[in-house]
Amino acid sequence: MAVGKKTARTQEERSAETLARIRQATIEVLYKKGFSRTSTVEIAAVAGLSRGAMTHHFSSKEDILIDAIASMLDEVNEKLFAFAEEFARRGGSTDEIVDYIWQFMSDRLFYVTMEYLPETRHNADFKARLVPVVKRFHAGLDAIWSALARQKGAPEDHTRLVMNTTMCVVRGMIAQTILRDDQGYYAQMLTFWKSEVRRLFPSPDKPASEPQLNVTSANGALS
Amino acid sequence: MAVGKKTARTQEERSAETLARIRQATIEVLYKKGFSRTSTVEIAAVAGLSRGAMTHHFSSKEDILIDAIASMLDEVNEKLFAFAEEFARRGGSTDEIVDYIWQFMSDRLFYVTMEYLPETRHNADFKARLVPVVKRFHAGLDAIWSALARQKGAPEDHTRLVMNTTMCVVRGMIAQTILRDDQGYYAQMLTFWKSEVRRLFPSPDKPASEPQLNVTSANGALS
DNA sequence: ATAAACAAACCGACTTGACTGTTCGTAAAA
DNA sequence: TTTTACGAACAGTCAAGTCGGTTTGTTTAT
Repeated sequence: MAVGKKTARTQEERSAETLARIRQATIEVLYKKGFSRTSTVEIAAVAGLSRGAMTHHFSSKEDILIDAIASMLDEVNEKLFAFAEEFARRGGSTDEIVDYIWQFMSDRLFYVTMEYLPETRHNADFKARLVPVVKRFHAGLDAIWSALARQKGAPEDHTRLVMNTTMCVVRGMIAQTILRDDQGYYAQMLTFWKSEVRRLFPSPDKPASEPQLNVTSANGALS
Repeated sequence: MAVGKKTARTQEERSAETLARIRQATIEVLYKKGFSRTSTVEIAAVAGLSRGAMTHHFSSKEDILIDAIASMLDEVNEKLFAFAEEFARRGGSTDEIVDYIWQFMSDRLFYVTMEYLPETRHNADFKARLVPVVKRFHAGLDAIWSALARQKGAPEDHTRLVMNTTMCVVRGMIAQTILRDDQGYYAQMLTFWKSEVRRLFPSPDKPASEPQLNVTSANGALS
């Protein structure tokens, strides 16, 4: 029976691996099948274990979802912190930030968010357990905004305002992608928004009082 | 000529009234209970009739939803057209438009949208039947954008871009209201955005300090 | 060191409840 | 009467939670 079996894992390892598989499977099912179609049966199938095993680790479906979502957001959070740090050290452009936001939001995050977001409107317990998680996520975002503010020498509150608006623009765009399939539409809007952000964060060496400079740099900007 | 109340209605009247009640109840349940909690049992209860009666008018739950959503969007559409016309005649401000968008989007529309939007990602038939409805809705929006463009003497494509971005900002903000309860946050963002739009539509008599960007030519090569 | 005792991880079946679609039957209008 | 609007009960499905049992890893006594 020990043929091809994995080397003996410790209970803790076994548990951690299984939990990770469940979390990953949950997000995957949530993304691919949607909230109402996310069943514990399917999560178990994707995770490659029995439903009974899941009940050992989680006492309810809601527990599984909360855990998976928290895990997902924390994971993104770590990447955000890493990006912020590297961005500040390197001295990146605002265009880059907008692109980065669009990228990680489009890559599942906001689609998954749109799956569980409505649930929080109708499930007070679910919402209460999610709010602290989301607050941690916002803290991660603020880290980037602060890094940007320091680098550009812009006031923090102004930076936060502009960047939070950027987040909203991206959220709205991604929501629209579901029923409006028009690549050019989003590309154009993203370009427009990047030029707006650029203008709102004028480079110290290149004052933005000259609008032509902005337009020119918009065309020739690195991307 | 049945002018009376419940007495002596014609079949067509009876049917139309019932359909209207079902539509209204569907949107209400969708808004208050959420997509996954929207059952035909509850819709029937709210509409004040039996489930069997609904099956006479609709052959499936999906039919009910599609019909109700289409009805809701068409209703908003009519109001949008009316607003656009009155706005053009009167000569309103861009601030007013932003406020109006925020208002009708916050007032149920986008919350309801967020309920059924994920479903369209996982139900091809549902999506196919919804796309034309949404396109009509977009046409209604374009009517306002055109009215604004004419009034401000701005290019139509530029106007559409800015206003569609406005829609995205508002969508993103409303999505965020679900998990972030911070009235000041949204008020500030809305104020900021209004100032942005104001700047992007300089009054002809009082030119803005910065000419508008030629955004449409800046993104011609995008995918 | 090894085997028994224990605990954790895992599995499969059962129970309950809710929901959709269907199939009748009844009342109102044409 | 015929058609249309409406109602009540039924049947099939499916998902969540529960529970007894099995396997795997850990501890302890000898």
